[in-house]
Amino acid sequence: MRTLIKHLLAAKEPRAGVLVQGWVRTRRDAKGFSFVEVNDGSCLAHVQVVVDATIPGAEHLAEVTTGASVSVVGDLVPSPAAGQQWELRATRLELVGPADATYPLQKKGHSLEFLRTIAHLRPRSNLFGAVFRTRSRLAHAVHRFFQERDFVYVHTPIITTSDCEGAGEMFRVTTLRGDIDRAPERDFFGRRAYLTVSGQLEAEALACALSNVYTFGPTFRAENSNTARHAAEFWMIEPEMAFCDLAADMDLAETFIKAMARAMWEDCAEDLGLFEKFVDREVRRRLEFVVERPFQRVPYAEAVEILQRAGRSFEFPVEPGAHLQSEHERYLTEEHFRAPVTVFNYPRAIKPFYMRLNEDGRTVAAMDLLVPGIGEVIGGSQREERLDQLLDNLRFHHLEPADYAWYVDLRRYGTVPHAGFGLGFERLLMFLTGVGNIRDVIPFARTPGHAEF
RNA sequence: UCCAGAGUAGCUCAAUGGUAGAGCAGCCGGCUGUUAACCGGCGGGUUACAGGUUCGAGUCCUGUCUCUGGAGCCA
Repeated sequence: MRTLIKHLLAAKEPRAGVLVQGWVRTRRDAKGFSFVEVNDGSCLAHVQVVVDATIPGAEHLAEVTTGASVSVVGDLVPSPAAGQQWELRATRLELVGPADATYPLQKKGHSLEFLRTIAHLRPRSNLFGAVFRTRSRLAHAVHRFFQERDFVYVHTPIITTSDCEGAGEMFRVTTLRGDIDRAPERDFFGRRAYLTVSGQLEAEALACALSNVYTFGPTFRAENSNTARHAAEFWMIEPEMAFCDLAADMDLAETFIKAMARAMWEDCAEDLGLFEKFVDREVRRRLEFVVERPFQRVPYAEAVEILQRAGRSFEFPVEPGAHLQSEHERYLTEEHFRAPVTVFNYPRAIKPFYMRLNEDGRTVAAMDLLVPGIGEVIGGSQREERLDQLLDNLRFHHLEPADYAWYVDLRRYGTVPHAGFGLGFERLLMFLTGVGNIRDVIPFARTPGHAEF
């Protein structure tokens, strides 16, 4: 039976007759035998396989090159040389699949740009193996966080017919041919359909029945955004809580970020070492910062005053009532507070219709959680639960109430105060690993002009 | 979409307007319980594409394409 290398290297004592299967990273030949480094993706480390030229299968050693797949039976023994605790003394070698000289991954380092052009092979590099293992473990940590707190994992639709969620350009889904706008009633769903840009509205419906829920699934934006932080297809995490106000929402967001930083620390220790060494020397310090520093909270109006008093010129001037620019957000968290900051109570006009109007009639119960190095990682709000006020909000934003009939219904029948937030899983990964480009935390990224894999 | 920068060997990069080079990878040989092994040799190019200036263009100009960084939109 196959033993994964992560388990093999954690062995406390020698083991005879183990089976290792994986991909060759490099081979070094010596007189009468060879060293073959094998990696199976179970961990960052390779196992050094010592292949004597006389064992069965050794006649194929010339083809055991970087990239080839092999199956090795051997004995795990202490390594007599420095560099590794254990090595596998092979008794039988099988070349499963050769990789000829055209195999594009070399032993030396490659640029991230080049690796993106071979997205199907880059998981075999140290960096991308580490990124995708981390992605898996953090996805698990997300579920663990909410499940431990009795949140119900809900699956909101990927295909939606509501084209007015206000979260960005949408991808059209259709089975029509030719002019798809001529007779949308003849389309598959009897109307225009799109890929979802957010599961929030549906999550609110489920929260108003199951109390605390969360979504964690794919989301799509057809924006022509060409930046290191945007993808057309990404995964979003959206908790929604009934009988909950903005303060409790902010509490949860801060607890969540701290928990994710701790999960990175505890569950991804080996890969974190690689990120720290080759990707971002500050990444470990940033995790400490998030886990240990108390989070700050500041109302939007006060944040604007802080920025105006900052005594420095921003590329974009600070305008009361306008969106905070990324440089403003980063100043607040990195320089002024030197801590993660939650900004709340934003002007009504710059936030969506579903956010709850505050008593002042000018601001809404919205919050953004800002962290150093990234800026906003979480955006959330208390939702408008008052029927009349929600209808007023729709009018205020020039939206048609009829388009939101079922959503408005939630306020008509047993409405409750409720709140939630959303965050992009990939942005979280970028923050926790230090990887600077969203295209490098997604195995096969979709960005404008790119879906070739 | 806007602004800036960059496209040279399979990869990473050099090359005052004057004969396109190195390291790595590959191939051949050597050495060695090796550690992104090491040593010697060999092959490897329509300098992104199209036009222009010039005696002469990888280098200067124009256009196109692609990529990267920043911005906007946002998560």
